[in-house]
Parts: sequence; structure tokens; C-alpha cells
Amino acid sequence: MHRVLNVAEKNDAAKSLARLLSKNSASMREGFSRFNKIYEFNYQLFNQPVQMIFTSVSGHIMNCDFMAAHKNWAQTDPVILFDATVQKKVTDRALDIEKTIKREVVKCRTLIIWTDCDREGENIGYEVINLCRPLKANLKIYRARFSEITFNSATRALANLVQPDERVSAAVDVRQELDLRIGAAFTRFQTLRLQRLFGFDSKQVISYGSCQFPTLGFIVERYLQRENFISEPFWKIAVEHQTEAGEFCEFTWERNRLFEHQPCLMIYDMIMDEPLAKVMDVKSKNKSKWRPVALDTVEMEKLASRKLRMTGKKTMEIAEKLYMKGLISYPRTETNIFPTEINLQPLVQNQANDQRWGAFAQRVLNDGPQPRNGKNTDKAHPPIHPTRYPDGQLTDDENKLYELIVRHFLACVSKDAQGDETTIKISIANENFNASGLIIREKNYLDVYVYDKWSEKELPHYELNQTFYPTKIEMAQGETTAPQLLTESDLIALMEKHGIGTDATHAEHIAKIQDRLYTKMNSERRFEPEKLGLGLCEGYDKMGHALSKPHLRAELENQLKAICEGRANPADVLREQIDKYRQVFIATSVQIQKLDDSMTKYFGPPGQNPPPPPPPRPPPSGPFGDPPQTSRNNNNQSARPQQPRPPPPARPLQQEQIRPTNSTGVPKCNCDADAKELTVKKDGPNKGRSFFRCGNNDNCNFFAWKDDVTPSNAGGGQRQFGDNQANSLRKRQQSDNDDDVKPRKCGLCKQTGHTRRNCPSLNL
DNA sequence: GCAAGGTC
Repeated sequence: MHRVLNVAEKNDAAKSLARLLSKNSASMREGFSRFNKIYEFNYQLFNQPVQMIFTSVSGHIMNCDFMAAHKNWAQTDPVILFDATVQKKVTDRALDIEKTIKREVVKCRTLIIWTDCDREGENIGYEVINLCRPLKANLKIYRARFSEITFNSATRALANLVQPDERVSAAVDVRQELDLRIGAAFTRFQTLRLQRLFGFDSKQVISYGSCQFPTLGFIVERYLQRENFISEPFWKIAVEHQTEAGEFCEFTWERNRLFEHQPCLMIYDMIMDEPLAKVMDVKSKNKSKWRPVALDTVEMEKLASRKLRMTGKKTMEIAEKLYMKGLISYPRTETNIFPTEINLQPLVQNQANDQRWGAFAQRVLNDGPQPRNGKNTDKAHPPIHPTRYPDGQLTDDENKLYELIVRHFLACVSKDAQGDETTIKISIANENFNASGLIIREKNYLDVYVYDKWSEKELPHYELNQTFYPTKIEMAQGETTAPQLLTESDLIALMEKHGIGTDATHAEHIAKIQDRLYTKMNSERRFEPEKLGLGLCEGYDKMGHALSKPHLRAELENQLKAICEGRANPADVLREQIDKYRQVFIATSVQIQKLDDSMTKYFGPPGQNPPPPPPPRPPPSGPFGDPPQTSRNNNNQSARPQQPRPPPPARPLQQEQIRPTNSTGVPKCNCDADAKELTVKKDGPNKGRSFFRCGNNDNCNFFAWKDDVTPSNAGGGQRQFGDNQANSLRKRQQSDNDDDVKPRKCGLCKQTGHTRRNCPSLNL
């Protein structure tokens, strides 16, 4: 009988595939590796009986590295590493696996590759093929393509065997070689230089990597955005109403906020002239809050970070343990679609006796589990889900993560929450304000998914066209606030978005840049760069090669895709990329002073060992404060941040309306003379308020309130009144300030020929 | 002593 060697990416897959295809009749024996067993059974393949031998690797069994001659850091000029010979060979820890495969393949006529159907899987397949081909003449080689490990999928793969895809594998070879050459060259160069100049410990590696550096870059970029942030004031109008029954309702302005004080004040004045609110629209509609989509690795890490305060790395370690105990499915997956082959019923049933969520699981069983699926599939693994109920003790962390996975799973297969949303639109003096309320009808998934909140808000009843006087109309000042530092969840999302790392590795990159002392998680669990991270990013950014930005990696990713799809030749891509990075490397070594200067800012001048204490906290004058004096470098400018603090964005409207003033705070009028300060004498809300007019020309229409041209006084006003007071307030005179001015002018812009109602300045 | 990618 012919023998067929089948090799999967890991033992677990080999075991499951053998079990499914043999209908549970496979026998197991040991190989050389204690983790990778051999499973055997008879099968009908190509219309003839064969003996199937299933075994596995453990991911990659080979690694790409330099030859011994180039492994010595001190004796190798790093630039050579762009051209030095590299070789791929079996790693020490995979020697046992190699031995098993070599022993088994010589007994077989056919080799079938069952590695994961992604790019790395194809490459791992070729590692196996390259091991086997020299040992057996006329070995027939096939690739099994399967989207999940189920009977149907595996049977279909065997009935439709294809050839392995050399292009896909070649793309991975290109990536491996580039990552190695670039990583090693920059790491050795900067480590040796910074150790020598700034006295870092000889054991402290200052690494560069095409994933770790952009990850650090995200953190530094956000940090600098915060440091350089300039807050801008804004103004808004808030309306509140308390009904006679005592019910309370807050309305928000449809314009949200304005960045200029004057126009906001004009509108506010207009509203205060006629503060009668009219209900323009009352809408009520069903609103659903969607249950979560099936769980993939990225989402699990983000959730665990936000809800369990667990780092991505920790989460993956614990998930791995749960997986090894058979409690959850494979935790490294990009798939958030449940394959139709998976029977969800028994998986829900497993949870039905739990005290915490058993009753909910029972409800799901009664309705029939209906997963909410996302849009991604890696064609290798299902979404993360519980596979059985624990029968023994779990650690605290294991319990927490298992609970998260179960609750997410049950939520995903249950029903969306249902509610009724009411929105009320009112208009006051042609300005619109909205209020919205929510009543939850059915909590559904929210009953089990304790991580989501949906807050109810009840509104008073309003009738269409009803009018009322608000209890409070307030013009409030606020200011824009700086963006927050990144959480781990933010960081993972950014990496995902820019294609930095894979679902299996981003937690490792985040851990690595902390190990390297480039960044740390602060007490609020947000990432702030350390001096070393800031110095490195700033230095490289000044050189202008965007090494700390994600674009280079994204560009490589596009080229790899082109290789996979046959649009690009792997050798060409490799050569181009190596040439490009060699150039970047050379340019970097020419401009390395820029890195030294940035490092000097944080670690003091070079040549001192050990490094001096850090400079004092930067003064508020700039993002970094003034650089310390360097003994070697007289040109302090070079150590300054290259980007000066940007001026606040110009706001032309504001400049027209809030006039520049002279040293005593008096503005120029329209005929360019110093304006004249007057005070409102007439009784009314503005009595006693100072304003400016042209001092010498009746035809000059200039007017400005004094508190509008005095920056320290630019805040908003606040007025409160009850319904009974409204009449007196809305009768504010538009000519309060026009004591001695004829003819009457617009109360807003002080021009003649129109009134507040049709003032052109309201066309904001 | 270096990267990133698999996996135990």
C-alpha cells in the first residue's frame, strides 16, 4: 500500500485532521519530537487505498541568519550586512522535527502539505518540501487547501489537492531577509555607537526593527501631539428646560460650538431677544445596540486590555494556556466569521450549568444561537470561542480571560439589545437645539455582556409645535483639549490599521519596546515614551527617512502582495529594497550627528560614562525646552526641535471682529484712528458696559464692545431666568448702546441698512 | 547581543 506523508503546521492540527479524516480511528505513535506526534490511518485517495501518515512542525522550523564570519559585531562593518550571504537552516529546537520528517518521508511516495493557508503557512510548507525533496526521487508533492479544520473542509481539500504556491512562499523569504538585514545593520550600528558615546551598558541592546520602531513611533507621535497641543477656546449655547411637572430636559446646540466669541454672542443675543422655544420635531424610533461580532485575536487583546487591564502579551500567554487545556479554540486568528460547519448548539450547551451565565446560555439555546459575524477570515482558524467547560481549577487570570471569552461568545450568538429612541428638536430664534432620550425594551445580549453599557435617559413629553420658555439659556466657554496618550488598545488598533505585525505578534512588539526601555506604561495604563525612545525617534525623524513611521513597512507589504499575486518578481523586489535601505543606512551614518544631538538633549553630552542624570523637566515654553549646552557642539540650534511650535490656525472672522489694539488696549476704528471709549448710560442689560466708537467721524460705523477687544475678558455670558421672567428679558433693546447714534444700526454688526434678523454676519 | 514570523 502507498504511504502518504501529511504535514500540518502544529501537532494540534495534525491530530484533529487525522481524527476527522479517519473518523476517529487513527492510531498514534511517537516521533523524535515529544510535541509532534505521528497519527496513522487508512484512507481512499486518488481512488486507491493508501496509508495516511500525519505529523507536524511547530511553525517555522528554519531561520534565516548570517554566516559565522559576520556574527561578530565588533569585526563587521554593519553596512556589509546588506550584502553578506544569508542562509536558511533548521533551528536547533526543530532538529527533532526534522529528524521525524526525514525518517518518515523516505517511506512515502507522496507528501501533502497541510500548513495554515496564509502566507507564513505557505512558506513553512516549503521548508518541509525543501527538507523532503532531496531525500526521495519522484516524490509527489501537493498542497491541501482548507479554510477550517472540519470533516467537510478536510475531505474537500483532499479531493481538490493543488500545487503549493511558490510565489507566496517567496514573498515571505523576501520579508525574512529584509527584516534580518535591516534589523541587524541598524541595531548593531546604533547600539555600538550609543553605548560608546552615551555610556549605555554593554548588555543593553538598542534595537531597530521594521515593526518595533513604527510601534514606538505611534507612541512618540501622540506624545508630541500632546506636548505641542495648543488649546483653542470655543463657545457654545446650552439650553435647559424644567417642565411644570418638574421633569428636566437638556438640549444641545445643533451647531455644537463656535470657535469665535463674537458670532456666538450675536446668536446668543438674538436668542435672548426672543427666547421662546418651539418644538419643531418629535421623533421616536426603534434603536438596536448590536451584539459583538465573533472574537478574533486583535479584538480579544483590545478587550482584555480595556476591561481586564491585562496586557496583550499577558493575554496571549493566558489564552495559550487555556487553549492547551482544551478550554478555548486556537487563540491566534484573524477570523471573525463562524464557519457554517461549526455546530454552535453544543458549545452553548457546555455553558448552560454555570451559575453566572448558565441561565443566559439556556435562553440562547431556546432561541437558537445566531452568531453576529464580522468580515474577516484567515481561512485557517475559527473565531475564538470556548470549546469546553473547565472541570478543574483555573488561576485568577485564566478565569478572567475564560469568562471574557465565554461572555463574548454567548453575546455574539444571542440577540441585539432593543430600545426606543426619542429625539426632540426645538428652535429658538431660528437656532436649532436637540435632545434625545432612550428607553431599553429588551437587554438581550447586554444581560451577559457586562462589558457594554447602554444608558437609559428619559425625556419629558413634548408635543409638536408646543412652545415654552427654557429655564436656562447659557453661553458657555470651553476649550479644546489635547489628545490622550495611547492605551494599549489604541496602539494595537493603530498597528492593525497600518499593517504593523500580525495578530500573533503585535503584543510581542509592544512588549519589546518596553523591554528595550523605549517606552513605558504609566500609572493610567497609557504609553509614554522614555528618553531613549524620544531621542531615537527624534534623531531619525530629523534625518528625514521616516524610519519611525509605518509607511515603509506598509510599502513593503504592498510589494509582498504583488509578489504573491505574480505582479512582481521576488528577486527584483528584494534587490530594490536592499538597495534602498543600504542607501538609507549610509545616509544615516553620514548624518548621525543628528541622532547624537537628540540623544544629548536627554542624556547629556557624549563622552561621559555612566550617563549623567536626566535634564530637568522641560519648561512649558516648548515641547522639549532648551537643549543643554554641549561642550562639543557650539551650535545649539542643531539640538532644537526642528518643527517650531505651529502658530494657532488663523481665524479670519475673528480678526475682523476682534480688532488689534494699541498698547493701552484701545482698538483702531474703521478710519484707522484710535477709537473712543464710551459707556452705555441708558437703562437696560448693558447699562454701564463700555464700548468703542469712532472718535472723529460720524460716517465711520466702527463699533466694538470693550470686553470683546480685551482678551482677558473674552469669556461667555450666562443668564438664567424662569418662564415668568422671560418677558422682561426678551425685550432687550437693540439700541441699548446707541445713545447718541442715528440712524439706527443693526444690533449685531452696527452697520445700517438691515437689522439683527437679516444681518449678513450671521451667514457663518 | 540583531529582525519578524511561526509555534510548545
